[in-house]
Amino acid sequence: MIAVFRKYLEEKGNFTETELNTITAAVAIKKVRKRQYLLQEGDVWKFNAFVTKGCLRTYSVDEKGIEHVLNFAVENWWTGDRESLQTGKPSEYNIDALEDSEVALISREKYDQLCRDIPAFNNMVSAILEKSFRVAQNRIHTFISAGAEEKYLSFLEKFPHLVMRVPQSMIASYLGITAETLSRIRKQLVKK
Amino acid sequence: MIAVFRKYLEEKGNFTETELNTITAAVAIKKVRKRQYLLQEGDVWKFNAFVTKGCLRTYSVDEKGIEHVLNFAVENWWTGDRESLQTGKPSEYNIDALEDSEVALISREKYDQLCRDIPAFNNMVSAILEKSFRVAQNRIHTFISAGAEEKYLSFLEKFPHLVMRVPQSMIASYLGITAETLSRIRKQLVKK
DNA sequence: CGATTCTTTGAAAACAGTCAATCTGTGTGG
DNA sequence: CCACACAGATTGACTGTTTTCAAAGAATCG
Repeated sequence: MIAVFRKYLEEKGNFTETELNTITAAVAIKKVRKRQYLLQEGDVWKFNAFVTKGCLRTYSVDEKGIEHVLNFAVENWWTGDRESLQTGKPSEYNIDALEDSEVALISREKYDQLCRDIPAFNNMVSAILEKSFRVAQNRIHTFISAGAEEKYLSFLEKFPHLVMRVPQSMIASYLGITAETLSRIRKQLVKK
Repeated sequence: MIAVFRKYLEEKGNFTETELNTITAAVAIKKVRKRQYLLQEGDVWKFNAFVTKGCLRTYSVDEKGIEHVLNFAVENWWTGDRESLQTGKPSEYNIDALEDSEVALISREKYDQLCRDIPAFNNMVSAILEKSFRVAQNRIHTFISAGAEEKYLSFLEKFPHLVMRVPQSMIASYLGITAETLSRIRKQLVKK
């Protein structure tokens, strides 16, 4: 499955054969079975994780025991907890697999080293971060401006492939609404 | 007011005197009077803007004419529209000044050049982006997990200086609630 | 199958939004 | 210095949306 990562690199950056080898040599492939944790609340996250197979979610659990899904990650997406990685503090999030999955892990040290040694890698990383930020801003914009139905429609547009793949209740959570509300919204939408 | 920017650079990165001069030479100071636009919807944004004085907001206007505040920016913060800057598409946002303000503008070209020529600048930029992303993620987390009151309290904690500085109605908008609701929440809070 | 997980539905309650009116403080021009 | 205008904040009554809780119905997997 490292091939998936290699292909991603070839598409995203301009790497020489040697560089590609250096980068892929820096990753450790890890299998994460369905329901298994990649990260648990309280642990310190020390990697960058690239998903080569499957689907994972990042979520927190509040005082009432309710789960709040912050992110999904499928093939060719990055995941992890940047907050914990950067600050060295225990994570407030859990990451677990919604399907049998596989991730490519790069330790912080190797990642930094790659950034220093391979300019193209550094550029790629910046571009990814930039994109991630813009995606986050757009998501915030829908939170401040859109109602529940509109948020769902926007989710459908942006992530049609996720709709069939993750439980509705988690999509609801991702949108900041309850599973019941989402169910009702879908019912309304069918009528049209 | 360029001194503010220079001081920021000295604190954030490890620059030589020459580098500092190169960077500060690349910026154009622009005054923006209260109520004046720095960016208008439909225009393409072509800069990175660092606020040296005053306070600005980024907002959109929906079909009903309601304004939605995406961001505030005061001294030592960056602002602009990364989406428009990156894609070259017309911006969906307006940025205007809430007070008489001053910003340091760096064009995309000069910015890229600085990134290429001065590694320390590139590093600083990455760090800022990284931080911005984390802030955005945290904001998303409060949107999916917190009610109106909790969101306001969290705003108070994170931006106590902004509370006295920007109209309540805009804070409400930033939190994704109406001005009336915020007013009632504040009334409730006083009782405690 | 049988067990588990996920979704749907209903009714009541909590929450937030809307609209219109009033109040408050600030600044301006006469 | 006052009166007035204006923007922002507050309040009340009402409407609408979303949550909550509980139960029943699919769907999925071993």
